[in-house]
This record gives sequence, structure tokens and C-alpha cells, in this order.
Amino acid sequence: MIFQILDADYTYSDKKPVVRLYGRDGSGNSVCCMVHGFEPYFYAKAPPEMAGILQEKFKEHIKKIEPVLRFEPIGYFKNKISMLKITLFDPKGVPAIRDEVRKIVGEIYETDILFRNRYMVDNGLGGMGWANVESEGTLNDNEVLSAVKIISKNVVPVDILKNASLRHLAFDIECLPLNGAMPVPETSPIILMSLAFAPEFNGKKTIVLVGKNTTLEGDFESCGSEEGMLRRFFEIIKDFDPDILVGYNSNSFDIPYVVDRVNILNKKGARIDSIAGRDGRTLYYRKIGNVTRVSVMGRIAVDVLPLLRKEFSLKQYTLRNSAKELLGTEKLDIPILEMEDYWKDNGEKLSKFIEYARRDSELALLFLLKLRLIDKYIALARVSGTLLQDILDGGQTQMVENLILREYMKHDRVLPVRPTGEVSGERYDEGEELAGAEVLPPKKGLLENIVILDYKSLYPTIMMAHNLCYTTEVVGEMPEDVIKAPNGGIFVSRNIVKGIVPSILEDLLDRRQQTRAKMKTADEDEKGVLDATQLALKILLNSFYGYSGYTRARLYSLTLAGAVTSLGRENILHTKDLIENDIKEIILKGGKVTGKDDGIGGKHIGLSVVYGDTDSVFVHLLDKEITFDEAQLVGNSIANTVTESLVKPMELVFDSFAKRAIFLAKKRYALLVQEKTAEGLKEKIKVKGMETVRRDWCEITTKTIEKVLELVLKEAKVDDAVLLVKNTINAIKTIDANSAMFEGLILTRQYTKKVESYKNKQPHITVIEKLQKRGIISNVGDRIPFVILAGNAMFVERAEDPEYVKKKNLPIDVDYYINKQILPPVERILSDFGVTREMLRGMGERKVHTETKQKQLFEF
DNA sequence: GAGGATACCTAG
DNA sequence: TTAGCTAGGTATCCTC
Repeated sequence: MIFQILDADYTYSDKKPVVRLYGRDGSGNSVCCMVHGFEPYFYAKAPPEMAGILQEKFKEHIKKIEPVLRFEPIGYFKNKISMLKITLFDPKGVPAIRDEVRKIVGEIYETDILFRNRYMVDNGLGGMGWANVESEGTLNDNEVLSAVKIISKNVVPVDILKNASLRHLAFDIECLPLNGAMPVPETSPIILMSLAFAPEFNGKKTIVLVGKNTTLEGDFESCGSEEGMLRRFFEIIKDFDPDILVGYNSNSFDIPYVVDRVNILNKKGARIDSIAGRDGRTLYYRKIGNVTRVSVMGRIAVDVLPLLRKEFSLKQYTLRNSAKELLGTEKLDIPILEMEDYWKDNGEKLSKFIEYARRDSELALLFLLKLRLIDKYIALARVSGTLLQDILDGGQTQMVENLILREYMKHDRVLPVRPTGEVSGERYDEGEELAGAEVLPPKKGLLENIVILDYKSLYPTIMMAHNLCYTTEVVGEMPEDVIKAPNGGIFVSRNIVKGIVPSILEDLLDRRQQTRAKMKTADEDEKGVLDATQLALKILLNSFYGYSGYTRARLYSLTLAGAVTSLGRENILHTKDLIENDIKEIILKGGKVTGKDDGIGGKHIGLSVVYGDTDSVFVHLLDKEITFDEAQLVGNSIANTVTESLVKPMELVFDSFAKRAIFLAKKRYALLVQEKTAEGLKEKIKVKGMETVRRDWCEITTKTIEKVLELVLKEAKVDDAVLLVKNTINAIKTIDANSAMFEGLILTRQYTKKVESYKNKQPHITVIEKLQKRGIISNVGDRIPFVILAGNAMFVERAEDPEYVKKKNLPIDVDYYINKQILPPVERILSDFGVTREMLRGMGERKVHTETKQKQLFEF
């Protein structure tokens, strides 16, 4: 039988551990496969003669000890050293004895790799990977909810591109707020539960459960009571058997709320069997710090909200705003204060309430399916071998470590344990800091004809080119053939030994190229999977550098991370030098790049690097008339020449051509990019770092700056831009809370940490405090909208919730918007054209005429 | 009024 | 016991 692995855990049979793999097969059955015979183990740095002592001391836990030879985790070593591979009876034995073993032997390894992960890594299996099982019988375990239950000793990975069709259940709860206060499980019951299915469940796309009896008729299920509704909810989970449980903010709110309510009701004598996991366990959550973590064994709990936060840059992530921005859908709404009214009703109001609830679960499902939110994560799981839930909950660390562990094993290297809080603290305090990338100072102002070149996957290719790895880092005596990085790091060359990380990167890079090649001939279905796969490969390629400089990584190496960045800095400076002082100019003749200047004409194009950030160079072509084709020729020519001077696989490529560009500062610029499309040459504006792409400026600012940039870059109409700004300022002067333009004044900022931890007052924090007094709670991570009110108080004190301002018709500080939101950003752009603040305010004429200024700018 | 500290968000 | 990395600009408040 072949199935795709969704999740894994372990249980016991005859006191022996049994790994359970949960998944779905090609014909749509949910599968649980019990694997017997795998045993937990870890390593200890100790000579063979220690084996007897340890065996004797921990005989209840240790099954056997084998003397083995292994490499230590970090450093280039000629020889392996003596270690002990300690095999235990029970996975729980590892945490039970590891601290004491460490005290005896000094160093232990791989003691904190979860048993299910250890099993998968050792057997070449991984999250969302396909597995082939030879069934040795079926299991009669009523606890396990999977449709097919089999027993096996031998599970092998199978390479299948497509994914099994998964079953999705989206849900959302509505709680009854008491007197308009935020609902808490202690007092506020759940009154409605809405569910949406893909594929359909018994012919239904949605079901709304109502936690009371009602005379109302319609498309919903009356459950008599909250208890009855919750029972029905868990019954549906069991019957529909979803692989993916989706919600909006569900892992932080809905699921914990349901768990808490079930506990409260059961304490009062209710009998709600809240089984949700395929292992037969009840729904539960854990609180780690201020983050709740939900796991539903055998299924994937997907909270759409954090995924949207990662994927899309929005000003607000309320369900209402996300649905509007990303799906173009309106959310239905009922004012919190009227909810009780709607709920008590048995007519039209209740009916509305039900439809409002229904929409919320539908939206959660729509986000997941329409935006294909988890495709990327599924691909990441497959490529890295990590369980899908771990990737959704965690970050890059697990994926990188998973890949490294698999390769370390093959090379007889052991992995350290994850550092404790203290160790990672020490790593910070050692004084040395990781220096990052080089940013070349931009030539400020307006420029024409700029070719943008960038390095493909710079950091990974640096690691490959220079054999930078934990396993090549020189820690002892100096070998003959080494690479010295500018940060002082020394690594053995690949002639001596090829690093494990560079090998992994090469493999990822190869697979990415192959995947992209396959996309060209694939059908639409396959294309989607392949595209997600190539994206996942790119993400993983770029994760290794960050991981190496992460103080909490098992394999933290400031030397390695610093070698990467120092070589990166050296490289971009070298690239600039090469272009300006070596290549100097490109000669075009007959639509081609001419190698040598033969003295008989041709178009000589001088080159000047005007900006660069980390892995890019912006080359100003010193000629007024440049076509796109010429720019491309020049760009490719420079890229080729530079690439030839580099160690493979480092590669500089032509990225784009900007007809005009305006540079304000490092990381702040706008380009008028020319692109070739099927319909011919297209122009579009690309903005980086400026107010139009920042979420902490109001819409009036972003819109104004967008228009100013458009006028300046596309048409060089500086006077029109000035006029536009003047008009905007005049319009702002008359705005009040009831104006149509009011929405344009709303600023948002993220509430990033607990209120107490702020050393300085912040406008959005004062709003949070004001809202709290009105019974509205904000959560860390929320983006808080606010406007600035008129008055004599300090700026931060005058921030206020826009809804409240509208309701109370409070006066707006129009001067703030003119002087702080419009004038400074506009001035930064237009000052270079001789525009002053006074002119923008309407007090004075610009001295330098547009054309004159243009001429000056474009003289060489 | 300059300059530092804090906070936020973005580039890469 | 959550969490890839650094560089850099801008606004505001605080200290001198």
C-alpha cells in the first residue's frame, strides 16, 4: 500500500515503542500505519570502556551500548573519535537519563531528536512524502480513527510527484459577548459553530450548528444546547475525517476556546467527548509563553491568519480587511453590542446571524484554497522531510536541521543538542557580532538608463564556491590547501574534503534547476506542484546562512556565517571595481557587443555603478539614447564578463533595465522599469523602501507620493507634481471625521510587545490603552489603526481609534498631516529639482525651470 | 539644538 | 522551551 505521510507519533505495544504514521492513500482512504521494531538511541562522547559502567548504572533504560567512531559536529577533522551509541527500550528513557549520562561522559549528542523524527530520518521518510508499506496485518484498534489501520515492519519512501487529495474542514465559532465585553470561556458560551467543507460532506458545502432550539427554519442544524452543538461538532470531525482543520485565528482563539468550554461544561456535568485527533485523543492546546500551540494528531491544524501575515503585507489583518484585500469579498457583520439581541431572536435576526457565521468559515476555507496558502509548506515538508505541522508552527530551523541530520548521519557525524537559553545567551555575549552585507551609497537624484544586475542566490553560491561548511572549518592544525575568508575564517578546500552543507546546497540547486525545467512541459496540475517545489528549494537554499548565524541553532558558527557575509561584501566591491575600472565601457556595433575597440566607430557606452545592495549592482549607462535591447545586450555582456571571473556556481545575471530612476538614500529608491512583454515594451514603476510601500504612513501620503513619482519618472513634470501636492494640502485642510477623505488619514502600526515592555510611549500603544478602557482588547501582533487629533497634548497622546473619532466627530490635526505626513516625503523627492517647502505650501515660485533642471541632470 | 535611544518597517 | 540573519532610514522622545 502507498500513502502520503501527514503526521507521525508513537505509542506502545507490549511495552515496546511503536511508531505510527498517519496519512492518506491515492484512493482517498485515511491510513494509520503502525511500525514495530524501531528503537530510540543517542550518542555519548566516551571511550569503549565506559560502556559497561553506563550499561550497569542505567540498566532499566539502556538496551545496548555499541562503541562507534564518529566525527564531532563542528570542525574539520582527519579522524573520527570514540563514541558510544546508546540504544534504549523507551523513547522516554532518553530525557530520563541524558543529564546524568552527560555528567559522567561530558558530552552527549542527538538526545533531543523526537522519536518520530528519528524514525523518519533513519528510514529516509519525511513529512508529506509517499511511503510504500508491506502490510503484515490489519489492526483492530478502536481508538485510532483512520479508516485503514495496518501493521508493518518495513516502510520505504516512494518518489511520487503529486499530492493526495486532502479533506479540508474550516470552522469558526461565535461566542455570546456579555454586555458587549470580550467573550471569555468562563462566562460566554459558544452559540454558533459554522463549518465549511472541501470536498463536500454528505452533499453539503457548509453546515451551521446552532446552540439552542429555535422555531426558525432554514439551512442549519438546531442542536438544542451548547453541549449538543459541541457534541455534533466532534461527531462531524469524526465522520468527515478531515486532514486539514482550518480557521482564521483558530489556533489562538477558536480551538483554545472550544477546549476550555468543553472542560467547563464537562465539569458542570456535561458529557462532551471532544475526540478530534486520529490517535483518539481529545482536542487540546498548550500554552508556551504567550503563544498557544494546537496539535490534532494525524491532522494538520492550519491557522490562516499567521500564514497571511507572513505572505501578504496588509495594513490590517482583521478577517474583514483580509477578505476585502485578498479575496475581494465583503464580510457580513453584526455589531457586538447587538449580538445578544440577534441571538435571542428566532426570526430574521437569527437568520442573519447564522449567515454571518457561515460566511466566516467559508472565508477561512477560501483563503486556504484560493490563495493556495499551504502549497508552499507542503513542498517545504517534502523537500526537507519535516512534518507539515512542524513547518507551519515553526520556522526554518527544523527544516535545515532535518536536512543536515540526514547528511551528517551518512558521513558519521553527530549533531549537538539544541542549546539551552544560557548557551545561546553566551553566544551573544562573546562580544563578536555578525557583520552583514555591504550597501553601496547611491548616487542621489534622478538618473536615466540604469541596468540592474544581481547575483543568483549569492550566499548559497558563496558557500558552494568556497566550500564553506561546519565540516570544513579549520579548528586545529592548518592543512595545506585552505580558503581564507576576509573575516578570518579558514576552511579546507574541496580538494581535501567536500563540505556537507555545500553538498546539500548543490543538490538543492540541481533539483531546483531540474524542477524548473520540468515545468516547461508539465500540465497545469503538475505545474502547480513543481512551482511550489522550486520555490521551496529556493527558500531552503537561502536558509542555511541565516541558520548558521542563529544563536539558538544546534550548529551555530559565527565563523561560518561571518565568512559568508565577508566574502559577499568583498564580492560586491570587487564587482563594482571590475565594472568601473576593468570593463569601463561597452561598445555596441551592428546590434552586437564588440569585444575590442577597433577604432572604427560603434556606440561607446560608459559604465558607472550608482548603487548596490548585498547582491546587486545598478549600472548607469553613460549615454542618453539607450533602447531596451541595447541595455539588455550591455547588461548581459557585463554579467558574462563578471561571471567569468568568479568561482562556480557564483553567477551575476541581468535583472532589469530602468529607463529612469530616482535614488533618495540607501534602500530607498524608485525605478521606471522597462519590460518586454508579448504586447511590446511596457513601463512600470517599482518602488523600494519609500513611503508608498510602507505600512506606517497614511493612504493620503502613499497615494500622493505614488502620483508624484509617476509625474516625475514617467513625464518629468515637476511643476505638475508641485501643483498636485498643493491641491492635496488644500484638501487636507478641510478634512474632518465625516469627510470622504477621512479613511485616508488612518495610520497603522504593529503592536509588537506587551505594553509594559515599551520604554517610550508610542501612538498606537496609547490607542490600545484607550480601547482597553472601552472594553476592546488588542493582542500582541495586531496592527493598530489610528488618526492624530488636534490639541495641545503630546503627539503620542493625540492618537485615537478611527472608529471612535468618527462616532464622536473629534477634530483632526490637519497640520500634522500636512507638515509630517505630506511635506517631508514630498520634499525628499522634489528638493533635488529645486522645490522647497515654501513652494509646496503655496508661498513662492520654483526658481529653476523643469527643462533647465532636466538638462543639468542629464549632462555628462 | 544636537545627538542618542527607542520603535517601526523595509531591503536584501 | 517560539522565532534564520544584518543594514539602514525616519520619526519621536529624551538628555544634555
